Amino acid sequence: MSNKIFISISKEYCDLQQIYDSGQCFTWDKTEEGQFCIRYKNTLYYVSQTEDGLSIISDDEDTEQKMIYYFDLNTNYQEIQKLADDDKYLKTCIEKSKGLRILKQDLWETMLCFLISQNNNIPRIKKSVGKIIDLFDGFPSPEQLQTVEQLKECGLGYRDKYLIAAARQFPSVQNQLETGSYEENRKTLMTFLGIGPKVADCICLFALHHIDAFPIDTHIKKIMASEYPEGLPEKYKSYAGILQQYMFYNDLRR
DNA sequence: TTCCAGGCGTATC
DNA sequence: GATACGCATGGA
Repeated sequence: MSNKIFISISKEYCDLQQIYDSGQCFTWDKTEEGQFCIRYKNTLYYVSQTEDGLSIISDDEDTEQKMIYYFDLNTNYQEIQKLADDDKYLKTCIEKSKGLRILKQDLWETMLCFLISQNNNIPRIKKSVGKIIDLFDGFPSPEQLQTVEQLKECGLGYRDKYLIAAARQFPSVQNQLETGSYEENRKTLMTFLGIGPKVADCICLFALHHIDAFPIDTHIKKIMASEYPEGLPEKYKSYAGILQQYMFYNDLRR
């Protein structure tokens, strides 16, 4: 661990604890000192937060650029939050989660995590992903994943076969996914065994950064029924993924 | 014991 | 296209 860098960003606009609790990343660990250990493309970044920035230690020589990208620090979330100024419900959500950001996570790693997420809960998803990382000393490459037997100890239940099938299919569509539009990528992802509309949208949002993707899970379904029975307002559509995350976080915290 | 979790595949109509 | 049902697992 050689490199130590500092990125200046107010905690108000990038809150690691909020992101940690937001259900978009399942591989962060938190140390007793409150430091976050972040795994991105199988490299570890130890991140400490102060009121005015992030101190990051890693052996990656390109830590600063990678973390600016990963945390999407060139996007102005305050501007997007203003969209909700006349929306009492969403405004209340945002007040409690201003520091959330949509991470730009690794595509393959994110696919594995969200294949596991279906009909599952966040602590159990984290546990299963952690077991995979222990077993393979990091996320396995598609080539390393061959049989369901390899995953038996990871507590995946019936989802183990989805990961194996994905490992076989992924290399043939990786390029296409990294350059495609939201609509194209959503369709492509849904050809994978175990990926339906919701998981496809999570991958589109949390890895491919299609911020108009709007994953509808049990929480969001409930929120839509009670807060937006007429559907999501049109002005939200281009940023639906980000706004969805404020609602989801707020519902989780209750 | 039953219910639930960042749902999806399959069968059936 | 819509709806009903089963599904591994573990915590509440």
